[in-house]
Parts: sequence; C-alpha cells; structure tokens
Amino acid sequence: MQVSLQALKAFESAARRGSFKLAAEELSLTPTAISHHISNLESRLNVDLFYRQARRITLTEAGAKLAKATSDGFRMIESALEEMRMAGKVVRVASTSSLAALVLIPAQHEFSQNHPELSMEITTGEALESQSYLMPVRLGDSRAVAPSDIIRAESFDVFGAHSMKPPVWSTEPVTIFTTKWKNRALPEPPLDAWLAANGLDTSNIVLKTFDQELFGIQQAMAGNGFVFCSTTLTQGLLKADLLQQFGTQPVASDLCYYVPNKHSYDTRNAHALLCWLDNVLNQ
Amino acid sequence: MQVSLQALKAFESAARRGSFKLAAEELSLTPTAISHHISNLESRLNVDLFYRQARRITLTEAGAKLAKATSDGFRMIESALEEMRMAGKVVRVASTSSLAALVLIPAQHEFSQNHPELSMEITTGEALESQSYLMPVRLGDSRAVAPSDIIRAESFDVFGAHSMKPPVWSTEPVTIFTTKWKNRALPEPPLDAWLAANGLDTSNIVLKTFDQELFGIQQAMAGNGFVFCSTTLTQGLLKADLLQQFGTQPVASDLCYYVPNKHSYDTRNAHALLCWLDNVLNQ
DNA sequence: TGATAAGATGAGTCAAACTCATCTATTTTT
DNA sequence: AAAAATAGATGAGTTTGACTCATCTTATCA
Repeated sequence: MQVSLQALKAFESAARRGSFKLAAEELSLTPTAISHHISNLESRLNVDLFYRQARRITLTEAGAKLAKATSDGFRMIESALEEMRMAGKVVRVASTSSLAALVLIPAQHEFSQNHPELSMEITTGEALESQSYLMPVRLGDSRAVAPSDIIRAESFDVFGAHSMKPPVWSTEPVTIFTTKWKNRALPEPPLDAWLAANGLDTSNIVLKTFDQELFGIQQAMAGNGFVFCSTTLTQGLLKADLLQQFGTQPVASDLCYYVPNKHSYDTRNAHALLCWLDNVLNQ
Repeated sequence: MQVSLQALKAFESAARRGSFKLAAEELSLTPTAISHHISNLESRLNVDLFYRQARRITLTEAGAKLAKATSDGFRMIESALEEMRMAGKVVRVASTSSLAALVLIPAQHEFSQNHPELSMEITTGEALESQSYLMPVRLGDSRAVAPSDIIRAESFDVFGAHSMKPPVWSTEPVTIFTTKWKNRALPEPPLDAWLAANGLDTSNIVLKTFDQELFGIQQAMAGNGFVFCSTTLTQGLLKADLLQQFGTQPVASDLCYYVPNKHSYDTRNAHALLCWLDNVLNQ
C-alpha cells in the first residue's frame, strides 16, 4: 500500500476533531506524530488536505472528501470489530423461565469459574432470537426436532418438599400441580402414562395447573402439595434436599430441550457454552 | 487501537482471496506475515476467523461478518484515495473549441514542462461541469460575471493571413468573417463599434458568420477574407506570423473569459492551472 | 511585549511488522 | 507406496517506519 493506514487513521481523527492536538489525544500519540502522518499523506497523494492557518487547520475540499470516506470506512470496520470483541467476551443464552431459574442461573457461577475471560448472560422471555451471538434453548417435541439439536430428553415424576410425608394415594385427596403449556403444539406432560406406570388413577387426586413448571415447583417447595414435572428442572433441588421423590417410577415424555441449529454455532465460545449446557442438563 | 489496521488489511485480503498465499502476493508480503497477522487478530478479538483445514482455510461465521465490513470499509477508503491520487496528478480544463484549439492546446506543452508531475487534459464540448477536478473556462458577459472570476476581458480587431495585402475599404468588396453565438445571451462581437472607431461603414463589406470564432479565423488564414475576432484567440497566430493586423484600432467588448467560482478552486494543482491560464490568456 | 498555544521540522529511538528457517499435515506425482 | 510439492504454523532474528523529543515558527491573548 502506498499510503499507510495509520496515516489515514490520523487524518480521519484530525479531520473529525478539527485539530492535530485533539487527534493526538484521541489516538494516544503526540501532535507531532499527527503532523508527520498528514504531511506524509499530503505528499504521497500530492494533494493538500488541510489549510494551515497558523494556529488552526481547516479541511480543503479534497480533504473533506477523503475525511468523509475514511470516517465512513473506519466506522464500518470499527463497528464490526466491536461486534467481534463482544462475540469474544460475552456468551448469551435464552431459555424458558423455568429452566433459567432452576437450572441455568444456579449453574452460572460454575461457567464463570471455568471461563473467567467470558461473561455469560442468561435471558428469558421474548428474546429476539435473531440477535447475534444469542443461543436459544427451547422446549420442544422430540419427534419434531432434529435429533442432533436435542440436549436433553425429558422424563417426568412427582416431587414434594423435603418436609412432606409421602402421599397416601388411596385415602385422602392429594393435590398435584402440573403444567398446561400456553403453546398447544407442545406435547402435554405425560401424567396418564405416569399414573399407569405407578398403578394409580385420578380418583383422590386434585389437579392444579400453571402454564409454567416453575410455579408448580414453587408450590410444592412451599408444601402446598406435590408437583408433576420434569426431572431436569428438579435435579438441582433434589441434590440440595429442597425436594424429594417418593419411590415412584419416572416416565419418559416426548418433550425435550434443544438448541435450534445446534451445529451452526461454530465459535469457540459457543462451543464452551454448549459443553456447559450439556453438562448442566445431563447431571 | 487495539488491533492493527495492517492486520485487518491482511485479513481482508486473505478472506477475499481465500488463501494466505494469495493474500501475501497481493500485499507483497510473505504468507508467514499473513499468518502472524491473522492469529494476532484472532487472539486479540478472542474469536476464530478461519477454520484451518490443513492445506486450506475457510471463514467462520464471525470471520465472514468481519470480512464483509473490512472489505466494504477498505473499498470505500481506497476509492476515495484513488480520487485523491487523480486529483493530485491530473488537471483538467474545459473550454470553447476556439480557445482550446488556438490558445490552450498550443500552450499545453509549456505547462507540462513547468509541472512534469502533472498531466493536463483539455476538453471541449459538452463537458459535464459537475465532474470532479474539472475547471471550466467560459465565454461570458463581463457585466454579468463576478469580476474576480474574470481571467481576460476581450477586445476585437480585424485580422488577415500573413500573405494578404491590406484591405482597400473604399473600392472593392471586402469579405469579413465574424461570429454569431448560438447562445443569444452572449454580447455580440462589437463590429459596429469597431467600424465607428476606424471610420468605416458597412458599404463594400461582405459579412459572413459562423457560430464559432475558430472557423472564421481558419478562413482568414486560408486567405479567403478577413476575420473580425477576439485578440485573445489570435495573439499566438500573430506571433507565429500566421496572421497579421493592418493598423486598425482594436475595440473593447463586454465579452470575457472567466472561470465560474474561481476562488473555490483551492487545490495546489488548480492554482497552478489558474496561473498558467492567466499567463496564457494575458500574453 | 511577553506568555501561551498549535503546528512544522529534523534527528534519533524503539517496537511492530516482516522474513527466514524449520516443522506439520495434506495432497499430488511417480 | 514412497517421494515431492503445497499451504500453513511457529519461533527467533532483523529491519523499517512510526513515534518522540528538541527546537523553531507564527499567531493569539493578556
């Protein structure tokens, strides 16, 4: 290249700030360096870029043209760089509130310890999935999802607070919280299959539903009944002795957690994130 | 700047060419330098830009994004630089065909000798005046033009070929070529004033008109008559003894040559061009 | 009129950028 | 199947151009 890019950067800054001194401050250089760069530029291009009016400078017509182009060009490059730097130092994962609150957030610090240079953001709700460098973890129908995208197939069981006595299914009414997804395309929690597998029926059972598993789990933890929910969400609570199981038989479901187009996340950080997710969801 | 612009240039080229080797050739470097630059970039941004597949490389998703931005950005800057380089090494002047043919073109070599680093283009006709770095020299009405824009006020006289005998105004008919501008806004050549100043009238004079002074002058040089035209156009021909005057009295006119917004041409080269024009038109 | 401030200029310094030598992994040739 | 060729990675050594310092010029301000 016949003119140096650093000289152009110096020029761009000087043109924008209207002063060699300010440009020097911006670029952490001396005004002398800016002056050298610009006279170098001017002699190589054989064009005056600034009028020198002793204590101040003004762009010539040619200078103004070049300033526009360099400003636009460098801004374009700089903003892409900024995006790269972001991509290099933050990883972002979006999921359902239940998974976030019960599984991801409690495990967040572990990720930070293994990857101190990265900061992790966990978001729930109406996340714009088109955002760059955001990995969505969704709940879906394992029969409809590409098998390679699946992180964890769900099974379901009944859980209760640590203080609860095991339910007596035959005599008194048992309150069970379960979930009815707002999204009707999702398979329902396999309550019937679970009852069959455990030799039970719906008599003596009072069903209450929420649209998120989190709420039923919270009710169960508060001792207000039992919850029929996914084993993924409860594994941490079981380990922390906040919930218990009662020797019942868990049943598989068609539900699964998956990352759409999992294979397409090809960056270093996305890989670390996927490893962590796999770790966290599969015990 | 935390990442060097040269590294970005190396990356841009490698991304575009799809090979470190080709990028190295393009930038007159060794493939090693490209490799260093790119791994430097990758470690600073903490993002992989290429997949390394042993003997070839492919852009990662992040790499592709950066490549687009750097390509666009550098292209933008590069094209402005190209324009600057042009502005630095060619000067362009547009004028009427008469002035170009009789005055500017004959003096062109003198400019080249004084400014060997510049190449001069002289264009006539329907030049797009909005083109960059083109200086138009126009014929106008000195009463309607900003005085500071005027290069030369026109005066008129009668000229004939060197071989011609002086016209005998009283006896035989004298053929005089003169000009009727296509542009009716221009003042007419001051023939009546000239006749009055020289004590003549139109009897015994056969007037023939063209729409450009050049043609009348060519007729006169061919010995087909005399020409009533501007002294600016003929000064070179007089000096070369291709035309002669006959002791008549020249008369001033309202016509002038001028450069619109002369003061706005502020580049080094435009200044050299204006000096030359002034020199050439004013003897 | 002296003080300050912004930039120009020239010489010297230092680190970033480049090359060279060597190595690895893959593809092509014989 | 071995040998040659090719593309890139890696580390150490070298060079050059980008930067600073000292000094000078010119204009503005008190």
